Amino acid sequence: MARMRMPLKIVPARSAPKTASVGATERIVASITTAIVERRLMPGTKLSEQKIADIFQVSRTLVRQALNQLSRDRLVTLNPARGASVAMPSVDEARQVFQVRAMLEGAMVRQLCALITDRQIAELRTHLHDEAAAVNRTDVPGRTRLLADFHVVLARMLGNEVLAQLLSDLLSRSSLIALMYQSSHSAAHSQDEHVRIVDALGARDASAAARLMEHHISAVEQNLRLDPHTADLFTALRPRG
Amino acid sequence: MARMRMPLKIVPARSAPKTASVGATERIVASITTAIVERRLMPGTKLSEQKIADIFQVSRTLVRQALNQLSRDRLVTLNPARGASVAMPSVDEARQVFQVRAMLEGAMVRQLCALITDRQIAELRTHLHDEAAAVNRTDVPGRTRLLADFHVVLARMLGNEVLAQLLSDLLSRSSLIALMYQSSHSAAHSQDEHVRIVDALGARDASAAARLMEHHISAVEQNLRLDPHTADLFTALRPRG
DNA sequence: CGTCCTCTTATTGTATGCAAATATGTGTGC
DNA sequence: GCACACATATTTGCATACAATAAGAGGACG
Repeated sequence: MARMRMPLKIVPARSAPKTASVGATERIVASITTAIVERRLMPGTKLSEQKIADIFQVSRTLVRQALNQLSRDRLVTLNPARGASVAMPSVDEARQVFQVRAMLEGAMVRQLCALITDRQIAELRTHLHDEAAAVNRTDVPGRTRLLADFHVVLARMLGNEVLAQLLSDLLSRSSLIALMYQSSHSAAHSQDEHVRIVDALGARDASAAARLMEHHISAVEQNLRLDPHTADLFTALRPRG
Repeated sequence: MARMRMPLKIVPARSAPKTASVGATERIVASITTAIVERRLMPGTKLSEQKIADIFQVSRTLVRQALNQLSRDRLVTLNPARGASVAMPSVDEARQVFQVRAMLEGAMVRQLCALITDRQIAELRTHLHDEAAAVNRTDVPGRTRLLADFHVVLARMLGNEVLAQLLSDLLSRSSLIALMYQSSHSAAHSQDEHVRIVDALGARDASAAARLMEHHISAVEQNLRLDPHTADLFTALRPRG
């Protein structure tokens, strides 16, 4: 069957041939995650176990494992006996995610000011350069990834893997939220705010850095269409099929 | 070694007979989690799939799902092809967990000061009362749970489920860490610090509350035996079942 | 006597099969 | 023409069976 049913735009990941050996499940998780973050899978899309299994040429067992992991990341929701689908974060959840991010990342940059080295500042500026390049050439997947990575890079510079991991999860959720509630916050604007944050870090101005970071996250949140009206509209139009 | 083979002290959870229907996997996760938090499972203990499956009278499939979830909570580590065992958080990981908690919870109480109601303060005092009771009657599992719940209750009062969930995970890890690095921080001392935090919240003194909370978490961390010496000693003595 | 190799055994990783629940399609009655 | 009920088909939930990998025991050789 030619599958006229929307072919589930999940590409089996950059198949480094060795990737399969280290972890077949992880490959599936990574593929679906990037598919969601890169907006190839819309919220609410049904994720049939068998179809995914066919795509990756594995059994449903591994797909189930992957979907379970993804559900713990809140990127997919598991309806008992009714299957998995790409998560549709509620307005409340969206606000909460951004609130947590503001708390975490505000404190993070505050601490970072005391510890960051000139070398690390230089690395950040390189990252900013890459961001700007991606924004200018309107490379949507690339700029999305880089803009998110910025926050994780900061966490890594604190030498805190736990924080980095946590933030990474929150950023994936943020991507899904931004996709769901059509952010009007331009990538260029975000990138500019990143520059200012790095400037404050370079000046070792802890309170300025924290203020800028909290403002940045708040700005992204404010530019979401979190009005009940739009949210219901999305629900109404959600892909049935 | 007494107890050759150590019979895997996992009790199949308070078996509300209906619990099985809503989620067999969750019952296993909950049982193992509480077993770890209540110190019936020591770090490093091997968790054989088949044995657990026998205990819960289910197939290995469900046990694997449970172990996967637990590994994402960092309560168990999964060695590929070598099975699961109760996690042994490194010193670095321990420090990072407490650093993240300090960041999150400091910001949390700061925000909470602006929003908390008198009714909620009263609820907190009730909780403190329960804590004190558990401490006085040296109810170790109960006081451990209550002292941890205190932090989650604060998150819930912010109305932020995302934060509550995150903190809940971090607190489980903290329990495991405290168990691993023999905390010398007395429960009574912790309880006293909780009282002072609630006092600050009652006075709506945001900076005092934040300072006390950060100090509290830092105090718990400082009282861990995080010296490399002791850590190695633990490694040396780890149960070689 | 110690070390290395091989064979055995136990445990994990993956796939498949079967039962249960749900969604779908058809027909009948009103 | 619409709604409800029954039958069918698809999909999930769970268990079991098989394959692959690693640990351990035993023996042979140096």
